[in-house]
Amino acid sequence: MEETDSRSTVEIVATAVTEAVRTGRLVPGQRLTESDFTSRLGVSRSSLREAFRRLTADGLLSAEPHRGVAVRQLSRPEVDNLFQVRGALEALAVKLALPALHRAPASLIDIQHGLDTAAEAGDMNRFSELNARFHRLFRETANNPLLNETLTRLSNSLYWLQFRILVDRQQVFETNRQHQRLTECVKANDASGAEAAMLGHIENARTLIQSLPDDHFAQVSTTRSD
Amino acid sequence: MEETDSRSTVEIVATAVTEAVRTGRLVPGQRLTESDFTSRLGVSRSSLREAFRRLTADGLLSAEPHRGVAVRQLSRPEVDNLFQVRGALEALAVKLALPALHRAPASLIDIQHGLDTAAEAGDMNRFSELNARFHRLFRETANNPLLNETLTRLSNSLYWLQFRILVDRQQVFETNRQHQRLTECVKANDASGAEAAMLGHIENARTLIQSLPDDHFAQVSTTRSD
DNA sequence: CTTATATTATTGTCGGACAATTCAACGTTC
DNA sequence: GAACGTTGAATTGTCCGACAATAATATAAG
Repeated sequence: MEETDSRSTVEIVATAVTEAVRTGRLVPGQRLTESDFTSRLGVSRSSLREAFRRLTADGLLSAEPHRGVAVRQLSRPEVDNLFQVRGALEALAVKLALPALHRAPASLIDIQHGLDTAAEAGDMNRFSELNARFHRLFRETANNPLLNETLTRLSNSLYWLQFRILVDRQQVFETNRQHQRLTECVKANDASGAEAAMLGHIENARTLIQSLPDDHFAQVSTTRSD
Repeated sequence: MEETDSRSTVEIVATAVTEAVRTGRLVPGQRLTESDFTSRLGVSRSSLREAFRRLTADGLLSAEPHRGVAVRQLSRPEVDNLFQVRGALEALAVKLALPALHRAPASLIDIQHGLDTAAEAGDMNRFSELNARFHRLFRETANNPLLNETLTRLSNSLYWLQFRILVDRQQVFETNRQHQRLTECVKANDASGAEAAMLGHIENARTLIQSLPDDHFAQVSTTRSD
């Protein structure tokens, strides 16, 4: 099973667990016992624990002393907090990326076209993927590794509900309309308009997620205070 | 030397290293070899490595594969990136904290008064401490643990130059004037004004730091791309 | 003096061991 | 029978020692 020895053991474990979470084999809130994973993946506890620690730092897992790690699942207020931060940072990304994107809007227009097509066709998977690329384009073009990294971590914290949103076709159209507005602002080099459009877009997603029933969120909000 | 056994070994190591960095015993860019610290602190490599990993996640240390960890020192562009992110988040903190601070401005006014006094007296240490409390007040009142945590991490990444700024008395007055403007906006419940004041304040600090000579920054900008 | 090789130092990974803590089953007492 | 404290197993926290993999340094050859 292991043919790629180029990566370190920790990386291998990390990607394996990430994939397991991504595909839903590990459900949100599920506890991950060390002995279980060391035997299944054939790695030592040292490597496993470091992988867990990294994934915890990345926001994919959550850890509690003497109780191990679990697949991260945010409570309702935690999701709210995350979207507040994400909104501010995505708006910043738009501001920073705008000059470059205005000069060379090819990739953006490309993605926008794909989004329109996917929305028309009702291809949710493709739309979801292009939606991610849409946001990634801004935060990568912003040319700020720290910003990119921080936003990526926030996205990771939301993997567990990636499946549950955008299920409504009506919502896909609304979401895409916001994308279009943002794209137009970029073409017109309208900085404040673009920022506002992105903020509104994030705010819309926040409202959408908050409208989900309780059982999608973590119960005992383990608001880990530092 | 250590009489507090209540904390875990990792915590003890983490605070010890943090203190060493804080007091300047460990200089920016200095490499921290494991064997050195295990023998000096009398802990195992396991605990030490986990402490290092935590401090790295907190932004105090930087790590490279097969090369261990070092006291974090940012390059000039990295500092710039950090201040862009910090500006957006501190502005968000102001926005979120404003209602509560407007209702109960006692603590803010208290700190502001202390800042004025310290600035007059030219007490740099006290001013610096109160300055930190000023910012902390906003991000703690914002009632968003994630935001608070993120901003704390950013601050940690800048410990290494905590000494080198605000050495100029002129600058202290200018900085304090910005604090006063922000405090006034809070009293007047002027949200956008307060946000702008904070952004300007951060921007000012950014410019101030960027004016420092090259040897205060990391040379080979290890822009750690993930 | 430059390049290539060998040595050394340091980190990465492993396995086992025991202590500390949590959680659940059990029995006692009222 | 229910509330309570106790015992025990399961799990994590920490330690030790060892070796492999890699990077840094020193040495030798051209």
